[in-house]
Amino acid sequence: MPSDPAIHLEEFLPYRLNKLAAAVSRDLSRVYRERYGLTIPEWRVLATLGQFGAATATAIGRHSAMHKTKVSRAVQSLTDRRWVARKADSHDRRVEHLSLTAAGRSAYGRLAPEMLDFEHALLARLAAGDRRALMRGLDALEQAAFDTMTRKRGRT
Amino acid sequence: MPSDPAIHLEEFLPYRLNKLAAAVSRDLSRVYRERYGLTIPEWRVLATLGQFGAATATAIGRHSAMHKTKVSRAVQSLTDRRWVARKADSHDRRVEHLSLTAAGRSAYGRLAPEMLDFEHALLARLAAGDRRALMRGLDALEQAAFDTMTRKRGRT
DNA sequence: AGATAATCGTTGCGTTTGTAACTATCAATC
DNA sequence: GATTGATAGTTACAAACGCAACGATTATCT
Repeated sequence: MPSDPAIHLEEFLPYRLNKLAAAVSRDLSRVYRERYGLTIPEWRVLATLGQFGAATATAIGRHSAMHKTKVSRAVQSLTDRRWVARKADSHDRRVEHLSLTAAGRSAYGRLAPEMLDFEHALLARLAAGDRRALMRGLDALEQAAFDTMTRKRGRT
Repeated sequence: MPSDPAIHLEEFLPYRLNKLAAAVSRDLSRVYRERYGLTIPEWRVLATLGQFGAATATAIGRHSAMHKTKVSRAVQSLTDRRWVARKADSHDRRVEHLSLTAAGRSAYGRLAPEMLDFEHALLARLAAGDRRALMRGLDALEQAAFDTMTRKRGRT
């Protein structure tokens, strides 16, 4: 006897997003964890640098929605691995510019296609119309969610 | 100089899902954290029991995609609070049936509408067509994701 | 200029998490 | 009906996490 007609979790948006994100992330992480021993934060740093070529730690954190200590530790372990290099900023000595080394680029070059394959395989299981609907819905939701938040508290 | 045309994270599905889920969860959790001091796992257990009236710990874990130790600890703290009661199964003494106490139902009765308000406020920021697209896309993605996974490894 | 505030990144520390091991119980097999 | 294997739930331990405080540097304000 449910206490109320209250919340039906399988239709409740936050619940659905969480479950989907967790499931997809978990399956995806198997690839880079088993093959390269990367953690999730490490993969995210690698992916961000792979896309942008170079970035500061705070920029990576802002872009990938990770806490700055998480970024700091992931960067530390990636520099230990010689996949990421630090370079000082000439104008602001607080800032460090991060970028991939040759080894880092090579690892990224091997990993990225596998990640994309995973995504494509997942999306290929949707009908074309459903896929379009998903993209349209996510675009709109991102707009709504991140707008709301910037309004409420200055930054994302 | 990006190493490759590789992955554009802002269009990469796992990345988008994670960022959205984290943002929505974080904003939502403010409500029950500030007002009742509930953690995320505690809220999830409460919500599951609120919807189903009663359930075992493993059922809660399976349904809400939480690790069983997480469930165990959340249940422990909710029983300490006298919001959740344990009852032995008559046929299988390994199993415990969990349900909300009167206090638990009352708390859930106050919280659930606020959670739904939050969801509605968020969705109200989408155009009707975008909202429909989102629902259609999520339905399809859930089907694809959870089908794939059950196929690969027996259970969700 | 000097004081105050803000920013970048790291680290100390308590909390939360998941893995693995464990207890207790039930199911299946021989 | 004893043994082996599976399942429900808890717990010990180590890893991962985030908050808060920090040192170093730059920006702002008077």
